[in-house]
Amino acid sequence: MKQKCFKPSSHLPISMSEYGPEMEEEVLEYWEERDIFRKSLEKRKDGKKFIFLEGPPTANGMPHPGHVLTRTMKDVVLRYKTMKGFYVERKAGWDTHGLPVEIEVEKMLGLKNKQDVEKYGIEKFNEECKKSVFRYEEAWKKMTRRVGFWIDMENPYITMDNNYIESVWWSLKQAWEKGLLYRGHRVTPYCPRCGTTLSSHEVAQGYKEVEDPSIFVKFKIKGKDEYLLAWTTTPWTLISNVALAVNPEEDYIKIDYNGSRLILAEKRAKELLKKQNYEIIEKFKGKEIEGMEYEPLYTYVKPDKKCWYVVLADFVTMEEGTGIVHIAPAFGEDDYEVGRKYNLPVIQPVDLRGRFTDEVEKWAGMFVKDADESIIEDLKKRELLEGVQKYKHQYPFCWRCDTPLLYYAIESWFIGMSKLRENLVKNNEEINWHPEYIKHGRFGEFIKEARDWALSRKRYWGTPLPVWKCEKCGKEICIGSVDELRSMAKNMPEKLDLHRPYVDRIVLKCPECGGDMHRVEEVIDAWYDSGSAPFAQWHYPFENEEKFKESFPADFICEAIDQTRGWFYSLLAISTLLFDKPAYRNVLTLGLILDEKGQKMSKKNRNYVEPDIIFEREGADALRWYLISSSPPWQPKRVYEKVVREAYSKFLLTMWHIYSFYSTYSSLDKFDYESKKVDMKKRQILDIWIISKLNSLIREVEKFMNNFEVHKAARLIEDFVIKDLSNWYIRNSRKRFWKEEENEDKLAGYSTLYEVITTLAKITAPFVPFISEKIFLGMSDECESVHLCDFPEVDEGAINEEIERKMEMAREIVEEARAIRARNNIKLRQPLEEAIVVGERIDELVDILREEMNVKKVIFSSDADFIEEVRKPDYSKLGPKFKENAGKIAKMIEEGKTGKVVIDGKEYEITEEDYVVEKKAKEGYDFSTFNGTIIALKIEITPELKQEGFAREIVRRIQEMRKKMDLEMEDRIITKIGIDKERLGEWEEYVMNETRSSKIIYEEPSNGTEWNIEGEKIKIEIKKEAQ
RNA sequence: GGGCCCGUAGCUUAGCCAGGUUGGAGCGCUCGGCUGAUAACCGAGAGGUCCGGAGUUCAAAUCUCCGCGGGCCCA
Repeated sequence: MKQKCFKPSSHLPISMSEYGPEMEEEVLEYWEERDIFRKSLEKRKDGKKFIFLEGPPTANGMPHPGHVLTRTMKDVVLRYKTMKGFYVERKAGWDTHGLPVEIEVEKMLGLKNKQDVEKYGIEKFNEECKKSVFRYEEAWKKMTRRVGFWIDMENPYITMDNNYIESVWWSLKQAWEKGLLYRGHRVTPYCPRCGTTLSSHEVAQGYKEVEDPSIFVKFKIKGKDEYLLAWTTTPWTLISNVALAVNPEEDYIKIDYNGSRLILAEKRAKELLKKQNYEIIEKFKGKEIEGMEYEPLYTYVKPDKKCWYVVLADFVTMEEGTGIVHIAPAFGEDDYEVGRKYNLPVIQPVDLRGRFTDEVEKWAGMFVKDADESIIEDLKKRELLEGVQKYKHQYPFCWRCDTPLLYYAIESWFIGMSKLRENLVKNNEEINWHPEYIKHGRFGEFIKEARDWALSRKRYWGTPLPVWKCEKCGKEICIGSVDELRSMAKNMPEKLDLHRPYVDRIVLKCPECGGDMHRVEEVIDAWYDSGSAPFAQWHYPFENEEKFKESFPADFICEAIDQTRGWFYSLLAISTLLFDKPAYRNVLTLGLILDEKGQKMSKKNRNYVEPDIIFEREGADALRWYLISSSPPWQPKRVYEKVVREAYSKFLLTMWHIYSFYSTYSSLDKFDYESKKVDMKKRQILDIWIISKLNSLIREVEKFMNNFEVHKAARLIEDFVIKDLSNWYIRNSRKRFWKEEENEDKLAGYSTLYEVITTLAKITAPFVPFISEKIFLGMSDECESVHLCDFPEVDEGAINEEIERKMEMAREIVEEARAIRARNNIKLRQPLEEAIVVGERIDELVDILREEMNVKKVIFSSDADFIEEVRKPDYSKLGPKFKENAGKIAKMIEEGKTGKVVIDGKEYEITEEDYVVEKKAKEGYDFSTFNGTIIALKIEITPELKQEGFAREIVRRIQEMRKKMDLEMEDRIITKIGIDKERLGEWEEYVMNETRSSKIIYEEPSNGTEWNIEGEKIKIEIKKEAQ
């Protein structure tokens, strides 16, 4: 049976090879066996609530690296908040409706269009959709578990559940009663071949550059021989023309050109009629000709309202055309809006296959785009054409069948969001956006100009729009609950499914005339489903009123940036509509995941990184750490194996080594923290320093986490682990732990390491939950899991900024000293006589300095007689003081001038603050400076020093041999060296101690290793001494 | 086509908001050193048109404008 390492305080020596991704599986099992996630919630039950709202994914596709990112980021924040004492409920959610699901199913069933779907049968089709949305549920659950995201997937909210739908219905009825749910026309991109409208992201896939005819058309002004000159790239829409739009604020002119009188924008005339002769007869603002009537081009369809006159519209630009835009409300969104404003008729002589209807005698049955040429011919014959050009532009095509899309007015249901613009803006002000710039940028701009929400879809798999219409009197009612439905139904089924086609079969009795009411055919936009999550997940208002009230608005949501106009918007829109409040207080938006080359990942491009492969080879912690620490959460991230591997070897392995170092030595010494703990007052400065750094770390991490700057928190942690703890504290403490006897200093070191590592494990727990758990449980039995612990509190009293600063200085001194050695070709192993530090005295660190620089003594001095001084201009002072003469003054300073100087007859004064003094070399010593401190080494090597250096070379070689022979640390050896005894001199005992040699024999070994020490060949042999 | 974000060494990035001497760091590379925790570490070196151009300023990676490239959202 495989041994688990979760026996608290087992103090088993840990070997290096033990750490790896497979260990994470053990941790997962441990969590599950002991139900740690549930316990972490239970423990905080009475704490202050931190409300999280999960953005529901759809499980009809495999999870990809982007989902790993959102799950990681959510988890970091939620684990952190939990450890800070908050009660953080985590209900999962599934988004189950919508066109993408239908398309998947259509593909699977080989259905090509709506006709096919209806032939196949809505009942069967929707059954397939229902199955499809959970096709990859297992894969999602597996990924979620593996990445370590703690969320309750046993009790998720599901947007297709009857209860969920009922809540959505309730909200729609609220809108209905406020008069904000209405029926209108909407111009949408429409594929005449597939017979369906397309959603915006489908349209976006199909833009192509094409060349269309663009024509200049003359519209005769009523009762005059004058013409309005308009421009269009879609001649076929001229059949449906009802108005001409001009920009109210721009200048228009009437000109004499080629014998006819034309009206067009002044700016456009200049552009279009460059180098041509024309005479300006009159000039006026656009708004002055509002209402001017003209003769229609075509009258196939008799309009039911007044039309064919000039209207005003701000969207008319001076960038192309004539500044006069032809308006056909049936075929353009802007056109439609203008039409509504002026109450213009909608002339729609095109059928759903994109062909002209019989009314349009001349082109009846012809596909509209194919009629363009013939219409142009017709206008030419009638002398109404002023010119034809080819025009290159982006035009959308159906991504499925490559047919050019038509913009088409279709009856649709809307929510009147444009009436709520001010409330949206007001509520947005109460949201903290991360990053901040989205609030007033991308998102703020969008809601400021919020359009009415086109809610309905003429589709099958979605929440049915709960509007019933009387076939007799035409009355429409909106149903807001199942009870209400039941009370009015003539044929309520026993088993209820609120989806199509079942709900369509329910007939209501008209409250006005008693006639039969049938449901309208539409379902609603799936974005409305997910935006209803705050209340619908609790089946509010039918149940859980308390639950809803205390969890609204949410404190925190977190999704990728592409949700700006998706979920982030639908949440705010619906909460504004219903409660006039934001649905969330903080939103963290995440950047997208890109591949190694910075390209968006897609299956099509085969640049897809399988999360499973990374989990297996590098592990979830490594992936999490990379995602968290590499860049701000909202920045796009490139993910590939190499960078994750780096996080693994650089950060995680270092953490593990720290743990294993402690574990190895403390278990050898049978150190027990509770009984052998050394009081702070008796510890040495290095211990006080690392404890201080640890507390500073806690303080800073908290600061960043509160602001959702997880990357900054992570980087600080990484710096602490690698730079402070591993590379400085442990490096400088090793010798303390080598001592065989138990002394206070050693125990102080163990005490410190114990405290630092257990605290560190708590700090890292939200970020890398697996390794943190493993380390924590290996050391402490304080909690059953590190995730049940409180996040460490800052001990302000332990923070000693002076010591931190001085240690920083010591480190810099040591680094400089090593650089000095390197350029003088003196090995670090070679002891030197003295180091002189000119600067602040740091006597308390003198032992560390001596050890790290390998010098006999360190002298602090104010007297730097081994250097000379040179002046360098301080440009930051010179600029403001001398302005344009700064350059000249700088040169003077370098030449050594001070005091009063004269430039161009004007007098200036150079003072001490205008330059900095730098130091230069002198004989016998070599030195370096940093921040005004000077560090010098005496580089002369005496014979005594030489001998000591030699002894250390020997020690080093013997140690390497011991290591190669896999000797235990406490094993003793007998050493044979091929040198004279005098070579080691008084250092013999030192060599014996360091290498645990019981004796040294000075004769040429028969076999053994030959070493090259400073060019000399020396043979050494060691043997393990018999016990 | 419009809006927003990003562009710093081969790679990952700090510095940019609040302009100031010679633009830092890690990985990788070369050389040297250290090592009985280490897959690590330390020193030196090579490697930068700070995306390009213009402007503001005594002074621009940093501020402004115009481009280019990438990404997202929208048409």
